[in-house]
Amino acid sequence: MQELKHAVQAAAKNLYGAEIEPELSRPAEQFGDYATNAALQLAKKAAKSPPEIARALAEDLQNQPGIKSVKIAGPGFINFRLTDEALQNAALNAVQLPKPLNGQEILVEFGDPNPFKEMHIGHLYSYIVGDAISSLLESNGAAVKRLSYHGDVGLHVAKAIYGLRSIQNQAGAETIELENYLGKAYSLGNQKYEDEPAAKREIDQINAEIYQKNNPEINKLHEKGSRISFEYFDKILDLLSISTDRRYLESEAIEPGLKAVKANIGKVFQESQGAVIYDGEKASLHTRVFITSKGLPTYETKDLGLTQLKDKDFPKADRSIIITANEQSDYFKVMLAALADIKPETARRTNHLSHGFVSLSTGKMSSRTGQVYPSMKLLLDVKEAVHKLYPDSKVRKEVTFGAVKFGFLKHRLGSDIVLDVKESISLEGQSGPYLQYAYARACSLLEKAQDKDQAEIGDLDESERSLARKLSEYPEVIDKAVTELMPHHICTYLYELAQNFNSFYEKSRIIGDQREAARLALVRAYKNVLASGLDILNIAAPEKM
RNA sequence: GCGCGUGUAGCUCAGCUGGAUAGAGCGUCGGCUUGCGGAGCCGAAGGUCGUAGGUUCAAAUCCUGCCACGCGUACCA
Repeated sequence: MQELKHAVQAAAKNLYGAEIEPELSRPAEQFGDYATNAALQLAKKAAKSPPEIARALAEDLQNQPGIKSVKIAGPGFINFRLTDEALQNAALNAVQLPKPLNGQEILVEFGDPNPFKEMHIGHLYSYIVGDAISSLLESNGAAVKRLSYHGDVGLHVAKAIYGLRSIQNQAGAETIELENYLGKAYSLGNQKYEDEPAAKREIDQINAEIYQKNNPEINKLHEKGSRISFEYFDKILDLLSISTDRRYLESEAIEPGLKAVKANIGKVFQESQGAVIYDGEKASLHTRVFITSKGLPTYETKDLGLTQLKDKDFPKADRSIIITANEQSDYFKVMLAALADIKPETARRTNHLSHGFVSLSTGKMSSRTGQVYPSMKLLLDVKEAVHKLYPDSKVRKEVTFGAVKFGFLKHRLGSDIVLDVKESISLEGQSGPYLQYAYARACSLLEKAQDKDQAEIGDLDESERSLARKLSEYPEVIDKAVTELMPHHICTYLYELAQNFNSFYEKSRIIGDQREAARLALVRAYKNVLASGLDILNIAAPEKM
């Protein structure tokens, strides 16, 4: 539809000598297929009334190819109606997405659960969103590397190891299943750290030993705990069909991070009260500690080190996107400001993108006190609900993960989401299973239909036209989602599309009707668009349910 | 205190680079058997878009004040 936009632009220049950037929008269906507010924009410059300008523009634009009618409405909108043929063409080719990101390599970091701690639904959200954004970029031609980063060192690990040791001693067994105890061990260690000075000293000692790797007992617990944590994460990711290309550990980011910070003391960083800090005040940011007064690197330094590792592994990357919860937004501004002083070109291509908190309608969760909703528990809960409703279904797995993923992805990125486990991850209405069901119906229709020669398509009736119009919007929606890095646009669109299709399906007989060929062509296009959209969201599209 | 974010129907949310009567889902109420899958479709009720101002031909959308909530604010991540 670039042609139409340019035509409007040209007409404005012709008639009024004005350079404008006209908006070409999708108005409510009753008004037409496209609309522009160019006349309203021009009113001031041309010193004429909007309707007058609109009339002049409309006359000029009447003979554009593919345009059936141009009408003026309201305060001066110009509404375009496409010919059925043009609309049909757009609908039938909607899945052919342009590839503006061809040749680009993009790094996307997301997920980032820490070993020794529970992987809760906040991590699940991050994984699902990050994966969707990755495949969204891939749909536009980019070569995406999915990355994750995990805190395998630091105080939280020391707390967990302390807790593990106490639990093991209590049980007097070496065969404890760590997977079940890691979360408990962490909250036990955390509580002792707060309450008992002796325990605090011991945990601090463990923390130092983790860095120095000089205590065989600690090393062993650390190695075992890490391994079990990652096996557990893998189990969850496997269920979600999400994979990562490279998993970075905090311990490997220490050295490059410290090196970068130490080399820039006095230039980028200052010493203050025994610590090395970045003075963010000058850029109206927070001041943050990079190396503690005990000489240990903080998260800041390690994250700086991580950027160096990514640079080394992917020297040709065009963009690097880091996705985290929005509690880290201010922190990332400081980290990226420091990076900009050290390696401006890396900072320039790096963006931080944040999503909101996942909270439960039943109350707040906190990993410190052990009040978390584990990812695995959510998956099992939804699985159980699906099982109960559809005990005979052969695609319960697809429905379960479709429900979970869509449940998260339909929200606009950025604000907090409240999860009512009973309702939010729903199986009807605005949900993943609704789309899957609509898809299965289309598949079943196409299976029953005989292959026919491509007959005359002819004029579209009302519901055919409505479906065709919706289908034709697909590339525009993907483009918007990519530009804004907002996968929820796809969810909104696919839902509206499926709704439109279901309505068409109720109204129109397809097989055996005079218009069978034309309708089947639309059903086929619909099936392809739905499959494409669900694929971007990494939601399975079973042909039978 | 300061900074960032959020506030739209009973609940969960779209809409926010200003535009035509504010949209969905859930829940509530009422319909749809013979025609391709009822996990569906059609309809009804339900809104001072937190609040008070401002800018504009036009504000849920932009600006300012206030209120409420969330997050951040030097050695956690």
